[in-house]
Amino acid sequence: MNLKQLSASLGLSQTTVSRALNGYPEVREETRLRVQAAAHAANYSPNTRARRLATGRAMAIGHVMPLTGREELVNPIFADFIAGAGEVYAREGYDLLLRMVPADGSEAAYRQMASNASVDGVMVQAPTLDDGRIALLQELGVPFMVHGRTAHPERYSWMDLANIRAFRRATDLLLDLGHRRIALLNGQETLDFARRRRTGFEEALAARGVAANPFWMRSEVMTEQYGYRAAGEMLDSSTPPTAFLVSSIIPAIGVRRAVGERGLRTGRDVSIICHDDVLSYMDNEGVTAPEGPAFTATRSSIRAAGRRCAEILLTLIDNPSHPPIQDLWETDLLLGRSTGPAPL
Amino acid sequence: MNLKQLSASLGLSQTTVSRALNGYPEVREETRLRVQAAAHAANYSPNTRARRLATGRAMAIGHVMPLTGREELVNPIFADFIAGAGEVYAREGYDLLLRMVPADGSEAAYRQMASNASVDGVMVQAPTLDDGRIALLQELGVPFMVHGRTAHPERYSWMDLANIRAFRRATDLLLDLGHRRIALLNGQETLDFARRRRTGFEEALAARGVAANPFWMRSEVMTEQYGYRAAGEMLDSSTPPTAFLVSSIIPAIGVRRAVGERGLRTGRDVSIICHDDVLSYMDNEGVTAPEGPAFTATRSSIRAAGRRCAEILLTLIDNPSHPPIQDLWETDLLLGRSTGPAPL
DNA sequence: CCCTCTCTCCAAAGCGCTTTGGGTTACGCG
DNA sequence: CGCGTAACCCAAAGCGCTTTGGAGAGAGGG
Repeated sequence: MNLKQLSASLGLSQTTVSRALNGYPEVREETRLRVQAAAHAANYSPNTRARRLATGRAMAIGHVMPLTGREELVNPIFADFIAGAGEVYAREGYDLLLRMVPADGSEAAYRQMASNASVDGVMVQAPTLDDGRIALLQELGVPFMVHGRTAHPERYSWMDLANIRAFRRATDLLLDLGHRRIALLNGQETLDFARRRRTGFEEALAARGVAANPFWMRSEVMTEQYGYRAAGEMLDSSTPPTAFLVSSIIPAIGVRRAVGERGLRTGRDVSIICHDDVLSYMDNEGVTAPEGPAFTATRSSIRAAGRRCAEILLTLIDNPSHPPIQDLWETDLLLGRSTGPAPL
Repeated sequence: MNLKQLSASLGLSQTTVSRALNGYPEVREETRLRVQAAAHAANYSPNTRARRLATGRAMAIGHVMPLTGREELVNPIFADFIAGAGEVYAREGYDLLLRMVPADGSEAAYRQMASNASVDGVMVQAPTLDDGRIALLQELGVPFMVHGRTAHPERYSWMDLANIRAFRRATDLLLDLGHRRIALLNGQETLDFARRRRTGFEEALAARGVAANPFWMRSEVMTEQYGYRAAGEMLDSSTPPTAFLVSSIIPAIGVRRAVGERGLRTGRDVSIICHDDVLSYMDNEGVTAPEGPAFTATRSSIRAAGRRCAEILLTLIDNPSHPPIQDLWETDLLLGRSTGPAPL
């Protein structure tokens, strides 16, 4: 059933039927009801392809999911981010177009999405310090929203965590507990957020006159294994760290495993603070319980970030001349059972 | 730049330019090269919206991501599955349309995708025993592919693991190691795959005359917390299990945590076998290492499954009268460090 | 030399919707 | 009674592509 048939069956023009269904005022209320009833009865729903061509709007947002590293891993953090964004898109009638690309192919993907007009806007995630995608998208004139920032975050819209403050505060907490040998298991420091977290970490150490030890600082893709291996090596060294600051709950799980296998107790022998993105299946258990969460953590829901980013992007699409929207979120610092005073 | 402008600039008709670019034989090779060069120079790429309307093909596949449970969790397993499928779609020029829906809204989502012709086919994941989506899609006449099966998997295309055999074999291994008190931490048994796994588990026990204890059998959304809590409760009971069979590596991590917190050693005091979907950031570390993987596991890459499902779906789309394609995969049983002889 | 193919290319008709630019009717008002 | 103005509705023109049904020009065959 298409518009033509529907309008013929009603004895009305396509114009009128279209207007009736799309809520335009030029049609009598009585007619509108009649049309709606008929449309419903015939199970009519407009062909999106035709509608998109006619309106010039794709009613779709492009997301690009990079496959990271040699093994082309999929970051589970993206799943929750996308879920948050997807909720907003669904509510507003937009589709989410997802494209998987190898780490080096993302610019091409954005270029293509933009040039063949298959989306109304795109989401940029995990920018590097000097991310080429931003200049590209500005040049192409596509509305876009960045989750995270670059080193020069002036002329575009973004939403980011206050990463420096978050990690500075977390480091301060460890220092307050008496820890001096603190390891940083960071994400890839080509990414801006990781760089900022490191800055926060180093600032806090410097403020107390504690030297940062390069052996205790790592920067890798944030897998469980990474946490396990890195922590294992450090714990087996002659001067093991007494505390770990970890950039995600996933490698933190690996750290906990390494600690446990050595017969040490997390929160007593070794302290761990991680960043908690509030991942769906990796809940930092016991957040509301009296005993507190498993991990002491800087906390901010990646899903909420997805929602917020989507909302901003849709605002920009509706209003292309809107000035950049920039939103900086503070993180919570949650005290859990993974931290304690430094052992003597 | 659109077709009209491009063909005007070349002094050719739109027909010829279109044909030249799409590889039709009715155009002289010399002309084709000239057209391609001009298209490239002008950075022309056809408007997908127009192309889709003209061809009647959406060049897109619909995926529906259900948000499970009260908290609308996002299953990270979907991320890897989608990544696998997305690789294939990208290669074949298809877009991936992703829609997030609350657990009860998925039928509506499929109906809508199909009726407004915004996709050429849809992927169905995690079917229940008697999943209504299948009848719906058959009625709507949309090509679809099911990852998993229902209780009556005759008339449609699917790809699934041999779940009964996998869990039967895993249970046999535990029995061979002398375990008699074996717990099953299963996924939600409204889902077909979970039901089959339970069947495999029960069959193996029955074959050895071991009674299944309902207290040791759970069925829930497969979070880390679930594994932690369930294992904790069981371990604290008067007759704790000596082994756990767990439906995913994520709750298995929770089980390991519960074991560790009680001062017990995984693989010595308590054995764990889990199903390993080979999740990106949750690699069952050490698969190729001499010491073996961390978890003994039934193993099958969910990402490879995504690829396979996508390939089958595209085959069905290209050839609508193709008979159902059904593919059953065996799992590997990987011996790791999480299993050992039952303690006396 | 004429006829028939084959090669190339083109004009125009969709695809199914939205939207522009009227047209008609009914009504209120002077 | 005539005219202006809402209120409704319609025909037709796109949107930018693909595809159908030729048409013109050479080439080859008799």
